[in-house]
Amino acid sequence: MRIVTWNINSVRLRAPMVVQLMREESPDVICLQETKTLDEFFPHEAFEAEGYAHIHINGMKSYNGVCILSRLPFEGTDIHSRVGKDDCRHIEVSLRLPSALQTRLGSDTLDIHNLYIPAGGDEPDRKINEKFGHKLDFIDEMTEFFSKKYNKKDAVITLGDFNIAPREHDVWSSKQLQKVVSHTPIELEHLGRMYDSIGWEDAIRHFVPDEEKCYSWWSYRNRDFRKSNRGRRLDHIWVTQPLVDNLKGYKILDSYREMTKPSDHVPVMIELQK
DNA sequence: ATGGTTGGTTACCAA
Repeated sequence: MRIVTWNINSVRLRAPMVVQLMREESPDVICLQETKTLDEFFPHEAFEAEGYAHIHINGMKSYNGVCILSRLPFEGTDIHSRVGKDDCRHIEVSLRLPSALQTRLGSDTLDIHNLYIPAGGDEPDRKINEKFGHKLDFIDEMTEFFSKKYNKKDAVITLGDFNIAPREHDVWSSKQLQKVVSHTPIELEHLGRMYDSIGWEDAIRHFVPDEEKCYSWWSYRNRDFRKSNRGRRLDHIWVTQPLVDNLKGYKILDSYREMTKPSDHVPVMIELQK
């Protein structure tokens, strides 16, 4: 069972790339962020034609927007307001699992939370930058949400564009990014509390050693992202402990960054034993 | 220190 997260940076512009991903990797579930469109303009026909009949979307004009495209039916769906805003950053689905996975997990369903955590602006100080405060508050609200809703034996995945590269080798230079929003100690502290809330496991670092550089995003402001390779790992897939033993593999599809008119983020995928 | 690029708008904002 394959599950993908991808900040698509306009789903209307890049729907053909999503279709390509469907054909090349055959994921069961694709979670997108920054769809940047109202639901009425969402290109669902293109995805339904590829066999993704189950689509949960929450979009707005111009900004943010998240969706979940699935070959497996949903048992339930939800849309969450965060920090008192209806700004389309958190949706949830509950999937009915293949029967073998049901047996191993002791659960009929799997909950998936798709997040687009606020980027947080440029200045890492909430006293002078509201956006940074919004980011920290969003993360704190997620920590409380997960702690209240779940316990450590539930089968849950949270994924998305977290806009934070938490580990030393999730950025090209930890030293040079100490004061750059996405890698500041204060953000790492808040995200660390979310990580501890229900004992999450970082499914990518489960496979990639901590001392190995690992990125999912490269700025548009570099002439040649391969040559400069100043990347950051902003996109994450976290799983609860019951799922850890069922992790089969992962892929970071960095070739999608080389396409014509790419997103600045690439798809990140995990595979669970069916 | 500064600027570099992109997408959605339709004048700049957010990333």
